[in-house]
Amino acid sequence: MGAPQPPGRREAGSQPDLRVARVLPDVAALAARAFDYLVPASLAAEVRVGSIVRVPLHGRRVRGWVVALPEEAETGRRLLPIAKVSSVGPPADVLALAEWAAWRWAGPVTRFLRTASPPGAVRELPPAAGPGRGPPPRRAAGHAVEVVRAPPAADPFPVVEEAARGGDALVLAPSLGEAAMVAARLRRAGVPVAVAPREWARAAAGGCTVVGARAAAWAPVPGLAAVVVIDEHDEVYQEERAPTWNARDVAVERARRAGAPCWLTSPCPSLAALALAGGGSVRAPSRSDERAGWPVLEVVDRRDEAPGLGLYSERLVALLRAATPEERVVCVLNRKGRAVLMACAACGELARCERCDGPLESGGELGMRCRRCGLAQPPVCRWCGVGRFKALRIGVARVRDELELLAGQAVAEVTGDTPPAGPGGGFPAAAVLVGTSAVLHRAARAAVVAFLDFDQELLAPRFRAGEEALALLARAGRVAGGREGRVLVQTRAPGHEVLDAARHADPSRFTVVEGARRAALRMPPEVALARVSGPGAAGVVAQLDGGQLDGVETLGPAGDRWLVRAGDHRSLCDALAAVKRPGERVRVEVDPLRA
DNA sequence: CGGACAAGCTGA
DNA sequence: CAGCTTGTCCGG
Repeated sequence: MGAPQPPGRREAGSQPDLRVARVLPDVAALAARAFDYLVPASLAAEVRVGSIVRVPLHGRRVRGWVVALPEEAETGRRLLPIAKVSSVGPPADVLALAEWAAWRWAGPVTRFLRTASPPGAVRELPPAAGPGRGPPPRRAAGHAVEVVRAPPAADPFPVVEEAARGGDALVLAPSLGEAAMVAARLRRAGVPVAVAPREWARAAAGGCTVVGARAAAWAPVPGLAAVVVIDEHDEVYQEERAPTWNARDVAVERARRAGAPCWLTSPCPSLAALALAGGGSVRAPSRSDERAGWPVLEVVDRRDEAPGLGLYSERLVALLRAATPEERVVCVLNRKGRAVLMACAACGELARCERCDGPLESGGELGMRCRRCGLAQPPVCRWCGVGRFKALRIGVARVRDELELLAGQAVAEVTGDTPPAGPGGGFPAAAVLVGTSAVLHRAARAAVVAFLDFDQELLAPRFRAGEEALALLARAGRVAGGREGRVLVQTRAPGHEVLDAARHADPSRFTVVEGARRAALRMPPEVALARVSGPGAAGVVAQLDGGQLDGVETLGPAGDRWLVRAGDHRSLCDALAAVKRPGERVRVEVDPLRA
């Protein structure tokens, strides 16, 4: 090509308003490659960094984000014009945060930009909701993150109010329902509020505190003055699919970048949160306040129980018999593994293998698979030909029958399909309920929460089992209403530090022991972990092993999964970012909850 | 991702 | 050899 004259270059005197925009198309296969476009003069006023645009790309129109407004184009080729500005998009600080998250969780930046974008097109922003008080003076470095420990029955709202008093805050709650309640209370207190993602435009306009669930970590908050994450230990803050970003970690980084204080509230602070707060910065309640907010813990040592009693100790039976609709008993039993048996939804016949007659489970290439011989087969009943099956929860169903006999009154099973207790109705009225730990999210209140087999939680083969077990006890404590209620735990490990912590209403009794154990085992938060799996995983691991990276080691494989371990996230994420992704699929989970 | 284009396959 | 499928390449 002769005499290259990049059309993107701005020359003195020639169309000074014809600018260049660098656009990141929302096309996964492009692996976050940005392209330069011309900004037509008619769109110049609307195009900003973050704007959501439609651009021609290879013969079609695709959505994308303006990620920069460079002085001149990167290439000498002829630039195409932006076709349309579809919507106001994430502000520049959120864009930068998305780039950081793409590094931190080894994922495509477009995934984060999608979460950060308004749910529908926003043509222009409404007027600001309030004066926009702007960020307060920065706090001393190193004290930006504070863990606020408050027992299960305590109300975290005062922390939210304290944060919102200092300026426009970002408040995250585990669910949209809880976020809506916090928002309503803030409004009653006279604080302008936007609920994300519904009121994205209102949030972007500024002058209000923004409240939402996980995705609200990406909401626009101009003049961010404080960040609060309620119940930071809750696993719902972490995205299950890769990239496995965690809203708590995003919120902490956001606060750091804004120079704003960040409060992480929890009855049982995660080791990750304690590490983020730098070890020392924990605001703990007085001993008596904390004690008042945890339930009375009763531990039944199953080793002392008469053999043959199974899951039903004398103490449990006594509580069951005393249960009334006002003084409910909620029994929790987490079954091992997944659905036990499948039965035809039409004729009720058990689904059995066409080769060996073994029981079928859902999964496999054709939809169902033999649990005994592994043969894949279609989900069609061999007896009546109907293709619909239901899972028989043999475990809980049988336990329900037996509890009913022992209690001498009706026992209702609560599953994920049971509507939550509340004005909607449909929640069982029985004095005794039984279900998996989902029952703790559905039942509003109970006098007693009984864990029939807590060893499944305490001794689960996962490095975070202890944290999860303590979180369950805290959850139970909330359902039981703190000191008003009691939590019964049947276990063969009554001396476990999780039970010790709950008994003394002092979660540090657990975190101190657990932290030392993690350090000894070289597990998070002492180190940073990632799990790599999928057909291309071996190639990725080979590159990491061959790269002579300081302090990065790979462990495995276990099945088709490897672990990558490094001293901290900087070396882990730098190493992962340097890997060339092979053609085959690779799943990278940074900070896996289960490893 | 999805359009463009080339190479490969098929049948009259 | 037209007309179709399948595979590979690449985007401003």
